[in-house]
Amino acid sequence: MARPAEFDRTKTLESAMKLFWARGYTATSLPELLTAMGIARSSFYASFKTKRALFTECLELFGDRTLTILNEKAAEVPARALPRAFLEATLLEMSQRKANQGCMMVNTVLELADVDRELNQLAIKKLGMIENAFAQAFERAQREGELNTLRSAQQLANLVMTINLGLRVQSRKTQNPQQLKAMIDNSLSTLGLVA
Amino acid sequence: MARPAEFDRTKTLESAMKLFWARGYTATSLPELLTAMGIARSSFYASFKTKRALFTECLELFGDRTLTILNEKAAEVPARALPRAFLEATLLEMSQRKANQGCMMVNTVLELADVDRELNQLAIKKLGMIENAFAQAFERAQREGELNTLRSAQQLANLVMTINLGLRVQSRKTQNPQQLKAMIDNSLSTLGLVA
DNA sequence: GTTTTTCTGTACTAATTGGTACAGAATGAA
DNA sequence: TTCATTCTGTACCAATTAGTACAGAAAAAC
Repeated sequence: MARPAEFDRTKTLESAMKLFWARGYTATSLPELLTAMGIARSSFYASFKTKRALFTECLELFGDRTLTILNEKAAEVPARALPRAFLEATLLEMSQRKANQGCMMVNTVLELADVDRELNQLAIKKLGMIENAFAQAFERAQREGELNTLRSAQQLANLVMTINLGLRVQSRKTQNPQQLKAMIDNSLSTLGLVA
Repeated sequence: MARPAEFDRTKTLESAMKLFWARGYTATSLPELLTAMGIARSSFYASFKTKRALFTECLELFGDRTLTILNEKAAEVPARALPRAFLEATLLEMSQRKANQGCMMVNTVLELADVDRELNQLAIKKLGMIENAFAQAFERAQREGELNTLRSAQQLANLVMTINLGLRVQSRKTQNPQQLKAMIDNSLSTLGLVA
């Protein structure tokens, strides 16, 4: 009968994600969200239950998107080149503004660790999925003899994650893309010695 | 004439720092602070101007204390052993509760980067002082021939910081101490190849 | 044009936010 | 005891918080 046209839910979710990503959960107010999403208060509560529920949706979206990038790169390059491919894709091949926002999961872990256990656990789970994807890529490469076995695939993946996490923090305090590039090279050349 | 006895300002500041460290700036409310500090509202505003001013004091305190630990270790051990000494002192030789709170400067950078530029800059400055202390130790060791010069002292210090920052995030993702110890070893053995 | 649904906009709520004002108790030196 | 001072406790403020209620405009299928 009438008006099935909901507003573009995906697009508004995307806008919300960008804002949460930049400002975190607590510091983002509802009026700010509504302005960014371009919808009315009532529509918001009709479509996204609560602010907290919206945040989990955004976190899921961000995590899945990150994982997609990683999987795409894993299909394109050999495992030994995966860390660099991933870091450059997410830290350099992006608007500087986005790169400076770091990783939403990392931001969330540090903001909510002692504030909201459930949201924190979700962020940790998503980070775990990234680490697992690295581990799987390394494991296969080791089985196929394309990667040395000085370290287990799991250890290697954990090491890559530590560097990755460190660079996310660096990216949040450094405005300069060249410096960031230098830091990536600096870390990866070290990693190259064991991988 | 009368009652010079102020409450122990240092002790209340310490309590406030612990709370901010665990829960961040925005999520810590004034009533929470007052309870933790054990003082009345009026005393609070008389002694510490505003919540924001208190936070900067806490951040300064935390930064200075961290720098002190680093300098003490730098006087005790050779430069090549400094990263391990620092990481173990701040991540392992502590109550697990404290270790899980990560580093207050790092937490602040991620929480306030796009929220409060001034507080963010203070945290960045304090992190810079840590990095400088590492760089100075490495520089002297290189001059005295106790450290190879494959990388500049500055590069080395930056690399140590990236790993340090990464481990702070790891420590905030509820980990048992053994896992954390393994991660430290994992990162440092890699670093050992270039330092 | 009628009907059915989705949206907007405004007006609320109750609770909480950081910050101020002030009366009076506690304190200790003169 | 007197008196200056530092506390505590309570009452307040205006602004903001997340969330609810509802009237009515917009839109599309019939």
